[in-house]
Amino acid sequence: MQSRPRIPEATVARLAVYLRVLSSLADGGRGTVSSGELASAAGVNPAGLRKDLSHLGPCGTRGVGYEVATLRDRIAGVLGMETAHACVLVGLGNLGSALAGYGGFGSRGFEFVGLFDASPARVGQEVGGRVVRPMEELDEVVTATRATIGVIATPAEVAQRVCDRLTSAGVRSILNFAPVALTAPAGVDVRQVDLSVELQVLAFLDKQRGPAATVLTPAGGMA
Amino acid sequence: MQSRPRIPEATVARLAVYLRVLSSLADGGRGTVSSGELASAAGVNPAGLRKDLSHLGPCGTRGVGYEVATLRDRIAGVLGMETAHACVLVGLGNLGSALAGYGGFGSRGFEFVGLFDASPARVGQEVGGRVVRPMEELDEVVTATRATIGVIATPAEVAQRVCDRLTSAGVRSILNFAPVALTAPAGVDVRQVDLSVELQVLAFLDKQRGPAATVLTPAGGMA
DNA sequence: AACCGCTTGTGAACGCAGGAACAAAGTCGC
DNA sequence: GCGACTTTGTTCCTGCGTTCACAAGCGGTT
Repeated sequence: MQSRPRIPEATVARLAVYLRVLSSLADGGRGTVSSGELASAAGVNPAGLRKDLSHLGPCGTRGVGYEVATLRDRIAGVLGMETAHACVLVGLGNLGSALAGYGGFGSRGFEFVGLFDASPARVGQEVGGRVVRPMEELDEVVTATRATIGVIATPAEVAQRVCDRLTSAGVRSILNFAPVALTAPAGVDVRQVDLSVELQVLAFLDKQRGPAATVLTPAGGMA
Repeated sequence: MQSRPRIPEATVARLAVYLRVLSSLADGGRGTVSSGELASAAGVNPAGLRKDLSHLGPCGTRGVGYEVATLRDRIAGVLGMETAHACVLVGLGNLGSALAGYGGFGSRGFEFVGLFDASPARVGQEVGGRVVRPMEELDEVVTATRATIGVIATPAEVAQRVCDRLTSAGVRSILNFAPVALTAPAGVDVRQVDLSVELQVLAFLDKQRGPAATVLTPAGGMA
């Protein structure tokens, strides 16, 4: 078996990107794609794409390419997208509200089955078609809905406490937007998304590339 | 010279995390920290932290640790945080509005000097203390403010066009939240943040770890 | 003044990801 | 039916990131 041993995490992340491109192509009525075209649309190297796809067994036809619909379904299966994933979201400030209303989740099989906030002012409000609940109901909802994914969009100060409550309620995967490193028990996966870190990396690269950024186009011959 | 040759991108990302922890420690009145404690707070390996710090020259005292304030300032200098960075944000839907109102940027030297949206309904509205402008003014604002960073929070369909406009206006670093791979001219750095990809990686890890996730709590002690 | 413990900084080995080149295989044209 | 072209799948190799382990240096103590 080639598909079970282990798929590198970097490959999994790219598979999600390929899946999006393939879905788009399938909606456009496209029948087959070559690795070159698919790689171009995904922004990766063609050889790397083929290597990624090789992790899930041969799924292309030599001399022709990949069947769009078949490959899409195959990747979807590997990523576990055939079954919907129940998620709970904690913290409905600006970012949390944006996440609750983001359409990109629902269309990919992720459904927010519970929105929670500690602030009484937010509890009861409707965000993204769902009512915000108080933190007291978190454990109950997680247990009842079998939610396996928790999203933390709270201030940094309370993120660890929220993480503890989520894990003790049975959540096994956490996506954390709060700017703190979370400690979770073994068996729980935590992924960190830090927006300001991304900006700081950009600022560093900009500083390193050219200190004379403002003088970059002295005699601009730009069209 | 040790600081100029090159600092790995992964290290830069972690430096930003260290910086946050150090700022927090400094606010708490802490004088010195050991690599072990700092690594623990940042969620990384102590040896890796020391190696990261070694890229900016010796900055600790053996037998004692690192001087919090000194190290903080040093990292801030390397990351280019002594000077404020002007950013423009395009797309003020749910996510864009959240970004505009996110306090984590301003406190780290990133200022949104322009918010832009193509929708007339959003133009003129105030988000995060700033007025949303029409796309026509993008080039003018970028030129006038010398903005070097552009943030794209638009739908995927128009992201590439927005990217083209930003780069032609002089933006050299782009943070893209739209789920598409952007093509930018050489010399322009593009960083991709894809929220649904993060969720899909979590879902995959969850599926791989334990297929019996729903049967994990056979005798549920529901509250 | 010398010793001891603690912590940094560095050197080396391991593992992994990325890229390029090559062989296998299937299809289209003749 | 046969040959050539196209494209996949694989293999090798190079480079990077990460980790472990050790030597060097500083403070506190006796």
